[in-house]
Amino acid sequence: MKIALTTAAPRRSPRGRGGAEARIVRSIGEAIADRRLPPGTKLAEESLAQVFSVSRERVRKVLLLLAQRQVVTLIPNRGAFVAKPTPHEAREVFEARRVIERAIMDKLAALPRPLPPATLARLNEHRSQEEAAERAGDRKAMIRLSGQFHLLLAEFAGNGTLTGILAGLIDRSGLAIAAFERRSSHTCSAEDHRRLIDALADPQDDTAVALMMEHLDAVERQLDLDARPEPMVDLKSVFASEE
Amino acid sequence: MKIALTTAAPRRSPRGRGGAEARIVRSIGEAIADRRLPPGTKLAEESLAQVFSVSRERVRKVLLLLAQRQVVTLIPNRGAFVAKPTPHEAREVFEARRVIERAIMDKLAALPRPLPPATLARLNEHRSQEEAAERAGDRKAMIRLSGQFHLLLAEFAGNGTLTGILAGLIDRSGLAIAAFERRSSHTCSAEDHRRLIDALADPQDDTAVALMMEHLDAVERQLDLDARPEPMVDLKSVFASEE
DNA sequence: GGCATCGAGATTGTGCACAAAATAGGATCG
DNA sequence: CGATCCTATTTTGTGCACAATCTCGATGCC
Repeated sequence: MKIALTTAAPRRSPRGRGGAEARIVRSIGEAIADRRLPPGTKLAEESLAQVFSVSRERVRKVLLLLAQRQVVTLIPNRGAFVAKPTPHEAREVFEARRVIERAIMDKLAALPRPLPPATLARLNEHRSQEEAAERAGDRKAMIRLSGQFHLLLAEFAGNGTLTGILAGLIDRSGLAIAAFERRSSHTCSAEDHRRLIDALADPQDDTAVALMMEHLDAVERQLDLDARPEPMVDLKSVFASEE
Repeated sequence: MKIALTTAAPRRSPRGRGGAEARIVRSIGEAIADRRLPPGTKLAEESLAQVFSVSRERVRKVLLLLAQRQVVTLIPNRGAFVAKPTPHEAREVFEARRVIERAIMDKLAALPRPLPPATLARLNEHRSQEEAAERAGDRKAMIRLSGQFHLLLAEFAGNGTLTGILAGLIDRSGLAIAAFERRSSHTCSAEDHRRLIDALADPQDDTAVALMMEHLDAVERQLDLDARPEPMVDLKSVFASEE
């Protein structure tokens, strides 16, 4: 038995109208990102199918995709759950973000200054949106815009692969924040973002990299990542693989 | 209609005996990595199903997983193909690798020296394997071991998230190499790896980071990434999304 | 001879039905 | 009263059949 193989190179076609399931991925992804679906939430296939007026198989495919992104956890014969990072995992994700985002800021710093007008305009537009959300006290919008800001910088840096990797890390750090943020202090990151934009816009200013590292540290410090053991482990799951 | 939501936190259970399809993913992944399935190869569902004695749906799921890793490209209504990176994409992947692997080498450099005996032993074992493959002229083994080496260093660095990201990038750079390597010169990277191991093993030596950057540059330089336009674009695909 | 059109065959996409497993509730027994 | 076992119901997993789409060769026309 041989696999039929053709070495002709097919070109990619971006959307074959499979947009319907991309819509669901986005929809669920956003719901998780802005905490409407907190970590640990069970995502029953049938319920989701009805919500989105779509067949269960479609939902199943979407969940598989989200599981691949580590946004949901698939447990065999038990279903899909919004991922709940461990403290260890959360620390790793933030370290990974520092690695990627330092590189991105380095690339931005290496760009000819001043930055193109279109870029500056986009940054200022974002600043306005964040300020508006802040004034309106729109928490969901703030969370969404905060993630978008980092992605925006990644796009300006011009490496789509790095941007894609960062997108995944941002999703996961959002999960970590949802799982571990302290009740108290929520120093809004909009102020940090403002300062970053200022540093990028000023051709004389080369503190952007340092500001970003500080910003990421600040966000991580707001988390309560003390490694206290889980309260109540599920004994059945623990011994599931034994007799 | 409301989504049933339970905020109880389920624990992860690693394998629910879904190992059968992980096997197929690994099998196809390896076949792609060592060039038995070159970029552009069509992966027909039915053929694969027969090869692995499994139902077509299973294969379909596996292909979806591999597509998510950017190892295969899924074209609607046309099927799955081994991914063929563009020169631009290839450059991005190598840049991303430099970013991640510089961070990994920095972490290794920050480790207390000398490295733990177990670590050194594992590195030396790997060195032997690469040398054996080199002497035997076993090209497949050399490719596989070469990738494993970088992953090994990532594991020693101790950030599983970064390791996972790097694993994906290594797969994709393997694809890029398969697509763009020059017919001529193939300076084997085993020598570079040897030097890296020496640098890591010697507590006085702090050149490992630089060696790694040089090594990655050398690998990329072996590629022919001149941006000549594709010979023959598929017009139907280009205009697929229009009326 | 070249090019467009059409149709047969093959390949991918999708919903459905049934099987397997887990969860929840209740009954029984110690 | 509490624990355990058993059963009913819900939920997930999988194969199958059919529909939609594409490929490619043949045919006919210019």
